[in-house]
Amino acid sequence: MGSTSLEHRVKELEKVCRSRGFPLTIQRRVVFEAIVERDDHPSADQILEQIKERVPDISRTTVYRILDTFVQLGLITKICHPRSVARFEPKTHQHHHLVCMHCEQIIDLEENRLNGIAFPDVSCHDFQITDYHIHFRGICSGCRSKAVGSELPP
Amino acid sequence: MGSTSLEHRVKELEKVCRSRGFPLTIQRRVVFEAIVERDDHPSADQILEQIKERVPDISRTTVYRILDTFVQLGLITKICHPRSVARFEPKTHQHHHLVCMHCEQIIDLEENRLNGIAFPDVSCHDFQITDYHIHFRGICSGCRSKAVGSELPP
DNA sequence: CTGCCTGCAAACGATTTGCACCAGC
DNA sequence: GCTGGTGCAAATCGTTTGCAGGCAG
Repeated sequence: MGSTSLEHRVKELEKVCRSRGFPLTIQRRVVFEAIVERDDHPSADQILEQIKERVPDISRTTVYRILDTFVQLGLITKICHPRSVARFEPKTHQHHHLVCMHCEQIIDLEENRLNGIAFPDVSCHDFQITDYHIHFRGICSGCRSKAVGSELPP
Repeated sequence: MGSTSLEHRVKELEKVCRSRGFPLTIQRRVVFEAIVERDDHPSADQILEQIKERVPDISRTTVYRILDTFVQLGLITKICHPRSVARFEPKTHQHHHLVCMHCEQIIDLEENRLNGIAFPDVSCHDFQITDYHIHFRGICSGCRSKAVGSELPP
């Protein structure tokens, strides 16, 4: 892993922007590199903090706008769950998540066995399923070790 | 279904409140009945609209606070996903969701086959899984029929 | 050149908070 | 009666929008 993957993803950004007629600005490139570089699920503000060193004049608005554009382009995914702000992740292939119910941390889970589940029969809803994603809820190691046992009903 | 189930759920509310020392106020009872009565996934404001007829003086703040309390008590679940406000559902047993990527509609999916998936081995993350929930993304019948085909990258 | 993109500041909408009053137990 | 709940209004916070100037193609 490392720069090879990063370069590859940046090439993808260039290709997608060009083919869709989206100008490839400095800001878009920097935001993209920032999110691809990390392996967690940063919020818009975390991305902003991360790139401020490189592009001090970038505005928070621009980061929000760019992330939104990337989601529309299918380059990144937006994740949202209760008690936390929107977060983004660079992965677009199928994978799943472990979500800590205490600290809201999200951990990626890559397990092929989980990718082969047959779509349920939803003909009665006339709904067309495209893909799926499993949310495993639980408690992460950090929160478990400092758990006091005064929350979380069964 | 019907009033029997409703009464049963209200009994559950009474029991839980009593056992945890939470006063059972009129407002809590009305909000709870409102959410149990419907079979969709209302937002806080939709609940407010629904109960304003019965309790005209109830404040929006109270509805938010009560819904939050119910979530903590494990009586309801909070659902959140990109591009929409927080929504709540009265079901607490395991089930899954069909989520329309266009209109953000959420449809419940009850299929036992999906409830027996073995938890993945997450020992390397030292994460303790409690339960899981599958998100099937796709397009609902309404949005599909009026689809124009200018969105949604592959 | 020309149009989309960016930065700024202000608007926005959902949710939260401080405080005085009121209701369950 | 005491404790926590409620209603109101104002604050907060993430996010979006309007507009003037700037840069990629």
